[in-house]
Amino acid sequence: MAVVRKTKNLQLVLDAFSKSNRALTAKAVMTMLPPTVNKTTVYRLLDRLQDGGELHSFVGEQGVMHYAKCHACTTEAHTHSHPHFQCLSCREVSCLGEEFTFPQLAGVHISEAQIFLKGHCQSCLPT
Amino acid sequence: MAVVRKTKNLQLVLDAFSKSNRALTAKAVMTMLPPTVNKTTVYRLLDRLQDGGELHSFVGEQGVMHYAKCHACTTEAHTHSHPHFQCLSCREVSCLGEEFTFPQLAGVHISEAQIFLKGHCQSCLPT
DNA sequence: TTCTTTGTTGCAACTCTGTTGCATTAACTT
DNA sequence: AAGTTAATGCAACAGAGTTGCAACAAAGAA
Repeated sequence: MAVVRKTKNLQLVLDAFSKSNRALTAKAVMTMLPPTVNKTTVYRLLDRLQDGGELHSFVGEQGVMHYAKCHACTTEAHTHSHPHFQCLSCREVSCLGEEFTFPQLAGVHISEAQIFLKGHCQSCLPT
Repeated sequence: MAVVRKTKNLQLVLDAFSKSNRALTAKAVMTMLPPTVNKTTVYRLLDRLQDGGELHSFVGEQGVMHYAKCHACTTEAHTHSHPHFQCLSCREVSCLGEEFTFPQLAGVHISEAQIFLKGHCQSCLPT
C-alpha cells in the first residue's frame, strides 16, 4: 500500500502553502522550489498532498489548476465547497472561508458546487 | 473595422447551438461540422460569435472551455452570470436560467461570479 | 460581369498545462 | 549495512488552444 514518505521537497511544498490561504498553480510552486526540482515531481507532490487531504484543488483562471491548503478537509470528506476568489488587480487567488450552500434548482439535483468569484481584494481596493 | 461575414460554417456553428441550451466544447463543435473544417477555423468561429454576443463561454470540466448560446446577452453587456450545470451521469453541460446574485463578502469587493454546479439532470435521475 | 478589397480558411508549427514509462536515486525497515 | 520500495529526473508524449502566412472567397465598386 502507498506509504507516503516525508521527503525534503514534500515539506517545501507544504511550507509554501502554510503561509497563507493563497492558492497556487503548479507553475507558481515550481518557482518556490530549487530550480533542480523537475516539473513532473511538482505535479506528483501536489497530487500526493491532495490525496492525503492536505491540499485541495480547483480550476481557476484560464482553466489552470490551482491548489490551496485544506483547513477543514480530511481524506474522507473534502468539504472544499467554499468559494474561491481572484483579485482582478493583483491576480492573486485565495480561498474564502464561508461555506456555500447551493440552492436546489428545478429539474436537476445538485450535489456539488464550484464557486469562482472575481473582484478586488482589500489591498487593491481604491480607498 | 471588423465586418463579420456570414459564411456557411458560421451558420453551421450557430445552428449547433440553437437547438438547445447545451454547452459545447470546441471539440464537440468540430464533430458537428464537415470533417474538412480545420480546428483553427472552429476556434476562430467561436471567438467571433462570442465577440458578436451570440455565444458566451466559461471554463468547464478539466479546465476545458465551453461555449453556449446567449439568451439575454448583448455585445455591450454580457449578463452570463447564470450558473452552469454538468450532469455527473451523462456529462452534458448546460446553462441554468436563474440569474445568480452573489453576496458581498467581508474584505473583498466581488464584481463577477462563475458558478459551476454538478449533479444529476432530470433524465439521469433514478426515479 | 469583372475587378478589387478585405475578411475567412487551411496548414504547419508552436505554446502551455499536464501526463506516462522507465531507469535511477533515496528513504525507511530489519 | 543490506534490502525493499517509494520518490525523482528525464524524455517523450497528449490535449487544448494560438499564431503567422499563403491561398481563398464574399461583398462592394467599376
